[in-house]
Amino acid sequence: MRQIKHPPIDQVELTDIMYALSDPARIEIVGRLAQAGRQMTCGELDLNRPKSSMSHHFKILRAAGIVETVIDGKEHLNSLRLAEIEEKFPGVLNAVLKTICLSASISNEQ
Amino acid sequence: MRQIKHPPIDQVELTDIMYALSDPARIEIVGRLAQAGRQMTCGELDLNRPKSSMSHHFKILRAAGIVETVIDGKEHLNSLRLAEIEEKFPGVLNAVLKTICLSASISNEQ
DNA sequence: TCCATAGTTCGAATATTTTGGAACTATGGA
DNA sequence: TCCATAGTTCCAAAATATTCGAACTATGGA
Repeated sequence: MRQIKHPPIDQVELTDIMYALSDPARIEIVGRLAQAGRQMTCGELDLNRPKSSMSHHFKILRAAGIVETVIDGKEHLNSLRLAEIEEKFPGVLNAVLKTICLSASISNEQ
Repeated sequence: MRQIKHPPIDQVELTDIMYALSDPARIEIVGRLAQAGRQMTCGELDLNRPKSSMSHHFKILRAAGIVETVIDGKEHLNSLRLAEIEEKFPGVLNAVLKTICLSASISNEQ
């Protein structure tokens, strides 16, 4: 496993995104990433659940095109695919982020 | 059964909304209501599925605070709770509606 | 009053998700 | 080379969701 695969944004469906964001654990991961505004490891984003459960949630966030993970040594660095999602589904993720963390600093606000 | 009960908007969670919109059938119902811009009966919103299946989807949309249903004679008139959702989760539903039906005419656009 | 219409509720079958332990992979450091 | 760390994958159990037929409720019209 060299790098983790992510779906091209154009094959992500809106329902995938809605589904990924319908779970409190996943919403929290996304909120924390947005608030941090930087890459974070899975460890930093830990929610007191077993690693296999966390891994499952990251997998769904990746499949929904929301989170991008790059391998760096023995850590996995996660970030939000903000720009791509904004282009394909304008306003959707931004509005969600505003709701879950008012302090989220997203570049392209209206 | 006199009138159908709906949750007050302040006890609707964002995850409820995301969940409700993670199903293609439900997204379609919402999109059609938005596009029509008027109340529609369940019959009009039929998606070629058994009535009990449709009823299930309407129930979830109501529980998520997205759809409001009032009984009128033997019909149930459905509409979107646009203003309430916009107030509680600004931009979220509007952005989704823009994605699923570009022609949706929502009042408070940015 | 009887019937058709419009939907809901119930219940069971099926399908999908979630959870978490255990085993695995990859990396970096001692 | 050996070990600890960071995650993933695999698997099975438990929980949730979906589907849809059948029975039910309410209304309005004949």
